[in-house]
Amino acid sequence: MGRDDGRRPPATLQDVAREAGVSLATASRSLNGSARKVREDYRARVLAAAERLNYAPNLQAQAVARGRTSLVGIIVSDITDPYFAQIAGGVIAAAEAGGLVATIGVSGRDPEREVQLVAALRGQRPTGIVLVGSRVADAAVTARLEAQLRDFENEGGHAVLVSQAGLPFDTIAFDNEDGARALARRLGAAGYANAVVLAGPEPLSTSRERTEGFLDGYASTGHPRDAVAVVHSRFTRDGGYEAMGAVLESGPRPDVVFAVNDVMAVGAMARLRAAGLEPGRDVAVAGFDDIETLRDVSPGLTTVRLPLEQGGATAVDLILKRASEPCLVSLPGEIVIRASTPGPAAEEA
Amino acid sequence: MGRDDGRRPPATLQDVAREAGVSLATASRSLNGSARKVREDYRARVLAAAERLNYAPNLQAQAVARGRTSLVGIIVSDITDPYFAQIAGGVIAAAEAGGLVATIGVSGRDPEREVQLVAALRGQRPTGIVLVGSRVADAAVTARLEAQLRDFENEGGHAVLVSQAGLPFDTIAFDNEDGARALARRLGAAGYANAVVLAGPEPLSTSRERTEGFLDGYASTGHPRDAVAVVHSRFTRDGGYEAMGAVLESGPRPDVVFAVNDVMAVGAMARLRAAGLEPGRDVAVAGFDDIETLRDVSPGLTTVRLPLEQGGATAVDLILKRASEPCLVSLPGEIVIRASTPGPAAEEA
DNA sequence: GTGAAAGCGCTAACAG
DNA sequence: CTGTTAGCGCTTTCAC
Repeated sequence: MGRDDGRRPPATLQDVAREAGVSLATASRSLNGSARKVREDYRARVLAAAERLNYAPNLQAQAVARGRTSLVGIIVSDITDPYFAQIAGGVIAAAEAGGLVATIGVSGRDPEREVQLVAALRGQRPTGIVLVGSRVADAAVTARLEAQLRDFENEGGHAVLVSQAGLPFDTIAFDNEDGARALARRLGAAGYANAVVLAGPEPLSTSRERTEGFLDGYASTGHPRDAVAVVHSRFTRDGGYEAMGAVLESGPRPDVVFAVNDVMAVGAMARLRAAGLEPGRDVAVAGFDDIETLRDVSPGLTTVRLPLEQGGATAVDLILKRASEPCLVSLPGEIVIRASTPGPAAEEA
Repeated sequence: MGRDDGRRPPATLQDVAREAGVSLATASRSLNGSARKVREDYRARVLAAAERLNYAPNLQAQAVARGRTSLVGIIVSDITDPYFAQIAGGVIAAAEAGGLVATIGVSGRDPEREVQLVAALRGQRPTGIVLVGSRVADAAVTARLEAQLRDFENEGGHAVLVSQAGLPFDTIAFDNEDGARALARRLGAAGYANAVVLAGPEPLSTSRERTEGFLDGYASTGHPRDAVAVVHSRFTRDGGYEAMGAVLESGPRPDVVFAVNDVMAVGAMARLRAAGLEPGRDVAVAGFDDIETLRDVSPGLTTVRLPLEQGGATAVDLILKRASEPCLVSLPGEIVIRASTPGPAAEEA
C-alpha cells in the first residue's frame, strides 16, 4: 500500500489552538518560552493538544516571523579530514548545547567554492557562520570572501574564522608558530642536526606559520637556518608522501623530518617505508595537530597537540555573545614526544 | 569604530522590486526560475537592481511560502569517527550537487538523543533526513524513533537509513555479512586456525552481521564455529583496545584477530604492542571498513573496503527521487589483504 | 505579459 | 492574562 506521500500536512499552530479551544497567541505563548505567562490550565490544554496532533513548530516560519534563526553555518574544506572533522565536531556540539542547529558546507579546498558557500548559507540567515581553514586564495577571491562576510555581518550575522587569521572578523587561531618553535627546540637540542620541513602549499598561512616557527626554534639550537630544506606540497596525506619522495630522491638523507601536519606526516612515513626505511629508526618524523585517529600509528608520532574541538566550541561561544569589536582568541598547542623521534624523553609511548 | 551590529537589514525582494520599478511578482519571477515568462528588459532591470542591492533571497521565507525547503538533514553518531565522516561527506557532496543545504546533528551514540534530533530536524521541514548508524536501542526507543520518522514521511518528508536495516524506510545497507564471510574464508584457507572476534556491543546489528558472517565463513574452511571466541566491547578504538586486552589475559594467544571495524582493529594493535607483541608477526589482525585515514597504519591493515561515501550519496539520490515503495539498496564490500595478515597473497603493501 | 492581493505558519505589538 | 491583528519575506493564484 505504498507510503502516504505527503498526505496529512503537518499540524500547524492554528490547528493546535483550535483543538485546545484557545487563541493563536495563547497557543504560541504556551509552546515556546515566551516572556509572558499563561494560565496553567490553558497551558496544559495546549500542550495536550499539541501532543495529540503531533505538532512540531515550523522553524522556518518562526524564523521569518522573528527575523532571526537558530541556525549556525559551518564551512570546512573536507569533513573527511580528521582535522576539520574534530573542529566541526566541536562546533556542532556547542551549537546543539546552545539550542542551535548546524548547517554544513564543504568547499573541497576550493576558495571560489568557499565564497559560493558563504553566499548560499547567508540565504538561510543563520545567526553565525564559522569558516574553518586557512586562506590559500589570491587577493581577488579573498576580497570577495571578505565582502560576503562583511555583508553578512552588516545584516546582523556574525562571522567567525577558525585557524585563518588576518581578516577583520572574530578569529580563533591556534598558536602554530609557538608550537612549532617549541617542537624544533626540543628536537634540535636532542641532537638532530639535519632537519627537513615538509610544508603545505606556499601561501597557506597555517603551513607558513608552522614552518617559520620550526625554522626559528631549530636555529635557536645552533643549526643554521638556511641549511634546512623546505619542500612544499599539498596539505594532505598524498602531499606528505610525495614531498617525502622528493626529499629522498634529492640530496642526503635527513635525520629528522617535520611535516606541518599529522596527515602529511603519516604520508611521509608511508613513503619512507616504501623506500625501505623505518620511520623513527632510520629517519625521525614529527607532525602537528595530534589527530585522535592517528594516535595509534606506529611508531607513535611526535607532534603538537591542538585543542581542535575546543576551537570549534569557542567559535560558537563567540557567535552567541557577539562582542562589539572583532576579537582574536589564540589557542596554544602542547608538544607530545613519541617514539617517532627517539632521543628526547618520551612523554607517551 | 566597532561593527555595524545589525544595521542595514538585508535587502528584501520588495526593495529590489521598488529599485527596479516593477511589481513584487515580476521581481520574484525574474529572480527565481518561475514557469512564467518575463519580458527580457524587465528581467535585466530586476537582475541589475538585485546585484546593486546585494540581494540574497531569504530561503526561510521562500520555504514558508512554497511549503517546502531545500534542506536535507543528516544524523550521525560521531562526526569525528572517520566511518561517519566519510558517509556524511558523501551526503553533503551529493546534497550540494543537488542544490540542497545539509543540516547536521550528532547523537553521540545515544539513541534517545537520536530521537530528539529527528524531532528537532523535523522542525526545519527538510526534504529528507538521512539517519546513519545501526540501532542499539531497546524496542521502546526504537518505536519512538520509528514513529518520528513515520510522522516525518506522512508530512511529506523522506527518511533514509544508512547502514541500519530493518525499519520500514528506504535503506542503504552495506553487505556486512558477505564481506566478513569472504574475509574469513580467505583467512581460514590461509591456515589461521585459532581466530578470535572482537565484536561491538551485542545488539548492534552492524557488529552482529559482521560477526556472523565471519563465523560462518571461517567454519566453512573447516574450523569448528564454536571454537572461536567472540568478545564484545564498544565500537570504538578504546573498545578494541580493551577487548584485545581481555583476550590476551584469558586463555591461549590467538593467531588471528578479527575486529569488526578498522577503528577497533587499530585499538587492538595498540594493545598487542603494549603487551610486547608485534601485530602481523605474532598475531595477525584484520578489520572492516577500510577507513582512508587508516590506510597507512603499519603493518597495513587487512580489511573489507566499503563504499562509504557512495552510500551517503546514494541516500541523497533516494531522497531526490522518492520511490513509492520503501526500497533497500545493498552495497557490497571488497576484501583487501595487507601485511597485518601475512599468508594470503597481499593485494597491496 | 504584468500587477494586486491573498496567503504560508508564526510572532509580537496592541487593546481589552 | 488573553485574544485580535498586523506584519515577516516570498510565492502564486487571479484578474487585467
